[in-house]
Amino acid sequence: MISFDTFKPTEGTPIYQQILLFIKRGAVAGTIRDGDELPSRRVLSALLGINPNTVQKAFHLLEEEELIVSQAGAKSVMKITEEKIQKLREDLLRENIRSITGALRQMGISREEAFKLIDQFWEEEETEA
Amino acid sequence: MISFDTFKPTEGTPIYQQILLFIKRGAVAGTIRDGDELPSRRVLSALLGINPNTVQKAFHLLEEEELIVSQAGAKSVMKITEEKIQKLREDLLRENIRSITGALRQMGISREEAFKLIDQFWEEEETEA
DNA sequence: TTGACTGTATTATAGAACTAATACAGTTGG
DNA sequence: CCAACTGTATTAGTTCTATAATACAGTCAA
Repeated sequence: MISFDTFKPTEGTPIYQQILLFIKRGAVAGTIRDGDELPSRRVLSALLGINPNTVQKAFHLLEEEELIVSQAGAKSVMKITEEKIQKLREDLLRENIRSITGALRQMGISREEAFKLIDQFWEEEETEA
Repeated sequence: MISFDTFKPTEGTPIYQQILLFIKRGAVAGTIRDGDELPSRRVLSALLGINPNTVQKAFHLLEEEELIVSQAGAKSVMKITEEKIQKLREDLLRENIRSITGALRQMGISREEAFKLIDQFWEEEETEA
């Protein structure tokens, strides 16, 4: 059963999109594997304190992207191949790194300074965990 | 007069927020300076192909953050001190770098690999420009 | 088998983002 | 001066996000 213990929804981004990202990033990291069961719509919505329809929207999109399979009456299950994971990895990395490099460039930050800042934040977060 | 030639609105984020970011990043980069005139609401909305009310919303927020001053009948003008710029710089950097390090960590990307990827994308974008 | 849990669907409501049309009052340049 | 441009305000309608309350049919374990 996939755990949502580390899922902390943020303001500003639709919750259903954050659920999508959580699953995709977990698949890329290897913490979510093919065949893993997802919590039911109702259970997860209660756990996160959100509406079941919001979870359903996220799961429906995962189904459309063929990352999970659902069957009326039974729990949804992850269905990911190594090929899909590699594609996810490339898509997510490109999207994320494009946005950060673009933002830093618009602020006139040099590559060297960017590395220094990232290094600093990386350590801060490591000490938090 | 502040130029919006390099402003390319993206899908997924509210346009008025993107206008806010464009101005703030320009101030941090030094390409937008104290006293600079902004295009009028109507002119900018026509230029960007969006609704005047969307521009008005962005400018109104800039006014609330005391980064511009507006006066009925006259063009809005940037009003930024070195102190405000430093604060903007810290806020924007913290926000951006936090999000990227969090995303990479959730994907199981190591700091070394992150640096390699950023280096790669940085060069790609430089060759584009 | 059967009752509790599943996925799925429908309808209604509310707020935010964005567009649209209009109006009014203040400024500024020719 | 005054016409054209400015900021500001109001009202209305659409789409998206999220909530809420149900309803129905399929599954699965006791």
